[in-house]
Amino acid sequence: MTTYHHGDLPAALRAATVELIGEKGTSGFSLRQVARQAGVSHAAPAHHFGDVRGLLTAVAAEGYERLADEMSSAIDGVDDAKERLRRCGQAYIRIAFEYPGHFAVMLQRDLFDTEDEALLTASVRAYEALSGTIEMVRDQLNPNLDVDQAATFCWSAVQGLVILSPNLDSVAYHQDTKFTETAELVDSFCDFMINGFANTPTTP
Amino acid sequence: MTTYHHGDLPAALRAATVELIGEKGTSGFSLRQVARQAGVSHAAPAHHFGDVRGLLTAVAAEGYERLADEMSSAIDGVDDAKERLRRCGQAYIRIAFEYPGHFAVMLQRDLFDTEDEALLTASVRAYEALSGTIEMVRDQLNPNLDVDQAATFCWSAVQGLVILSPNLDSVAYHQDTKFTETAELVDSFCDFMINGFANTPTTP
DNA sequence: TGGTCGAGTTGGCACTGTCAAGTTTGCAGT
DNA sequence: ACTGCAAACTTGACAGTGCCAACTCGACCA
Repeated sequence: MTTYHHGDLPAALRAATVELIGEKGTSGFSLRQVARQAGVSHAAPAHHFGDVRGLLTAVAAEGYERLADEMSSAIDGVDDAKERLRRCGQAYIRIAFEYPGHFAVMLQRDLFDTEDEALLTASVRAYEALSGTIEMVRDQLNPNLDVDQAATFCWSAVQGLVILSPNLDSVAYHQDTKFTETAELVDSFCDFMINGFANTPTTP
Repeated sequence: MTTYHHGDLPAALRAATVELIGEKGTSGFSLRQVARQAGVSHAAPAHHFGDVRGLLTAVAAEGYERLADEMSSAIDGVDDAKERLRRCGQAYIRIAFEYPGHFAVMLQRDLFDTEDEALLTASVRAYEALSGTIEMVRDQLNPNLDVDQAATFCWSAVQGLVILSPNLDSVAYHQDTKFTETAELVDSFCDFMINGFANTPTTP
C-alpha cells in the first residue's frame, strides 16, 4: 500500500510544486528543485508523473477538485439565485487566494494536458456548479437567458479578475487586504451580472 | 543610426519572440532560439534587453501599445455609449487574435516587469480608452455607476474570455471560426454588461 | 528460495540563461 | 588621416535544467 520510501511521494511532489510556484511563479519552478524539496532524486518524479507536464496536469486537476468542492458546498441548499451566484463567485476567489500555486498553473493552459480525464471531470464539476446556478437565474429572473453564454460570462469575469488582482492598488501589500478588496469587487461583479441577466431580453 | 550588422536587431528579436511564443507558448520559448532565429549569437539579446525578462517586458509593452492604438481608433468619434463599449470589446479580441504571441506574455504577469515605464503608459492608455467609454455609459445610462469598478469588470471579463477561448468547442480547429465564435460571445458579453450597468442602482 | 516488478538512484546528454572577456565596427576629435 | 573610444556583437565558460538509459534496492508472490 504505502510506497516504500516515502509515505506518499506523488502527494509530496504536488505539495512541493504548488509551494514553489506559489512563491516564484510558474517560470521560477523546476522539476529538480521540486524533487530536492521532497527529498528524493531528480529522476524520481518521472516515475509517477512521466514528465513535468504530467506533474502540472496533476496539480491543475487537484486545484479544480478543490474549486469544485468549495463551489458545490458553498451553494448547497441555497435557493435564491442571486445569493447563489454571489456564493459561486466568493468560493472561486477564496480558492484562488488559498491555493495560488494551483491557480497559477490552472490559468496557464499550455502548461498542462487539458484533455486529462481526472482534470476534465473536476473542471466540469466546477463549471456545472456555476451553470446550475445560472439555470436558477434563468428560472427566477429571465426565461430567455442563454445559460451557456451567461455562465461563460461569469467564469471569464472572475477568472480575469484573479489574473488582474495582483495589480490592484491595495495600499498595503498584505495578502489579506488584497483579498478583501478582491472579494468586494466580486460582489459588485455579481450585482452587475445579475442585473444584466435579468434585463437582457434575447441575444439575436 | 542603423545598428551596424542588423538593420534593427531589437525589433527583429521582438518579432522572433512573438513568433516562437505564438507557436509554442511561453513555456516552449528560449532566448537562445530567438537569437538563432534572428541570426545573431546567443548573447546578443542581452545587449539590448538585459535579460529574458527585459525582452518579454518589451514584447508586452509592444502588445499594449497595439491594443491601445486599436481601441482608441475603434471608439474614435463614436458617441453612443453602448456601441462604443461593443467596439472596445471587439478591438480587444481582434488584437488578442492577431497577436497571440504578445497576449500570451501580457496575460502572464510574472513574466515581465509590470512597473516598466513604457509598458505602464501604454497599458494606462488602453485602460483609459475603456474607462472613458464607461464614463459615457455613466453619463448616458446610470449616473450612480462606479466607473472604476465597471471598467475593471469589463476588462476582467474580456481578458478572462481570451484565456478561455482556446477551450471553446469550435467544431473545426480553424483559427477563423474560433475568432468569430469569440467575437459573438464578446457581443453578448457587452449586452450583459450594458444592461447590468444601466440597472444596478448603487453599490453599497 | 527464487523471480519479478515497482520505486528510486546515478550518470550522462543536449539545452538553457547569464556572466566575463574578447573582437569587430563606426565615428568623433584633433 | 590617424587615434581613441564606445557601441554592437561574438566566444567561451558555468551552473542549472528536463529527460533518458542503466542500475540498485526492497517487497511480494509462486
